[in-house]
Amino acid sequence: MKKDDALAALGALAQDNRLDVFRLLVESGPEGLPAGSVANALKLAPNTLTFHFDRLRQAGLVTVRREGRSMIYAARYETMNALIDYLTKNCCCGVPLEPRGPATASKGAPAKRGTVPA
Amino acid sequence: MKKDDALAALGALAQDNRLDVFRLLVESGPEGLPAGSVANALKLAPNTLTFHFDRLRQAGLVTVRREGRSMIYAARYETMNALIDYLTKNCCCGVPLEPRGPATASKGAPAKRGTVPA
DNA sequence: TTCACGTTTCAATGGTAATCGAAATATCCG
DNA sequence: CGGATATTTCGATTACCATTGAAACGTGAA
Repeated sequence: MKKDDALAALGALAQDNRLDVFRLLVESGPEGLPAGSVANALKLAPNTLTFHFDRLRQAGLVTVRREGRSMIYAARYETMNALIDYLTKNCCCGVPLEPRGPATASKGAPAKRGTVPA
Repeated sequence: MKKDDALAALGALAQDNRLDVFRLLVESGPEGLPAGSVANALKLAPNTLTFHFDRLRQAGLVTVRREGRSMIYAARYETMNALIDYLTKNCCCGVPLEPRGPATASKGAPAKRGTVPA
């Protein structure tokens, strides 16, 4: 996962209602849920929900398929796992990975993996 | 970690410059970096950087201490680990596409996240 | 004290996000 | 076809976000 993808996923999850939506979809399993069920469960206006679904979909966190008159949204675990992987590798425990330009800032010994300062 | 804390951390990381700042601090280890070094490394105006530091600090992702006339910012690995833990437990099925049954990711049983599909 | 340096605060700006009401689209059923 | 259901699109509104320039603050040195 690249940085832009991680940013998109982070941004998509960094919102109260969207995090609720995604968690509900995760709980509901790969089969997903119709938009109406999500709207009902979370008490969200249908148009507002469409807005949030759109953002989740653009971030690759959900998929959608039509089933009759319903739109079935389902969580995409693969993207979530990729995000967690990205955060673990790049933002966690001081593990330097890929260089980000002329970083003149790194001095001294980098933190050891697994050690969490108080 | 509670949902509001996760939202704060997600929101703090869901921004290009802030993600760079945090990654730089993570790489720099527990000792941290003076604000000026970060500003110089990432080519950010000092007041803009203060704004981003503030958001990272409110999310509990960085700490700050004074050292002479410099403010030293350091990553707080503990919060990052808590965020990853939250995402793993609440938003991640871990083992997608099981033969049958809904997700077991709501609460209680922590999902294993060892193998990440591409 | 006076000055320079590093950082923060303040006020203002343009841009985008989240939500709402109303209308439109798509599907199924009679 | 015409009506009912499910969801999306459109337009407008309100609020927050990221950035900027100028000024203020805190600290160390002369």
